[in-house]
Amino acid sequence: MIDNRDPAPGPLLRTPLAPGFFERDPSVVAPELLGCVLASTAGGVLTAGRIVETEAYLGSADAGSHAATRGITKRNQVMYGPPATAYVYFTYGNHHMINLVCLPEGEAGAVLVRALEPVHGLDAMTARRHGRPLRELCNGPGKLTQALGVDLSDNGIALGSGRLSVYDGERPFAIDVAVSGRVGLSAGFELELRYYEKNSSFVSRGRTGPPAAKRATPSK
DNA sequence: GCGCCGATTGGCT
DNA sequence: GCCAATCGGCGCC
Repeated sequence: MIDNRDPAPGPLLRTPLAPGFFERDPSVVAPELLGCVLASTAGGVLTAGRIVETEAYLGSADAGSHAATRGITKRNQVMYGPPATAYVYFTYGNHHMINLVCLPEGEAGAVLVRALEPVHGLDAMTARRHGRPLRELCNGPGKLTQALGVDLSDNGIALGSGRLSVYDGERPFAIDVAVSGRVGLSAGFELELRYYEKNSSFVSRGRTGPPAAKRATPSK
């Protein structure tokens, strides 16, 4: 097995993805992003990881998307903007999620990056993640943004600007791609738009399918 | 203006 | 496996 955790930026950070890569449907882009490398220079430190799990979020036809019914709002406007842009939002009072905007400007769509295999800047990631073990540095959407130092100040940042970049992956090496429902949704969970590297131990743990049944709430 | 709830996580049973 | 934490966005009065 290849050790991707180079002490210095190596071949994995060689070729940035062309903007045209993102100018397509999120359901096409999401599986192709597996094996590519997401890199951040937050805080002047280079941190990067191989993408091992993604989810596609579509436009108004997708009940699980932030672009489902509301139209353009202050939060989701970046989803409607130019492709190859980071859409970062804050949720659950604690966590940031990073999406990569797809489709031409004016059409809403994005790919949520859900998990990375750390490949560079492990010390910085470990410090930001309070000493957690390697496997738990980036195995979830809120964890990887913390490890990469990504927050709301990255919302709307163009990929390749120096702050955030996505590099071509290990192709021609084949990646075993698995598909499932998306994690954590209360609507749109029936769509199979989650893609992950089947053998990777760095994918998130997370609930797919309908929300767990709620106990009856005492009325009064 | 008010209240509910989330594209989650981490700690505890 | 279950559940609290935590706060901005969004729906609705």
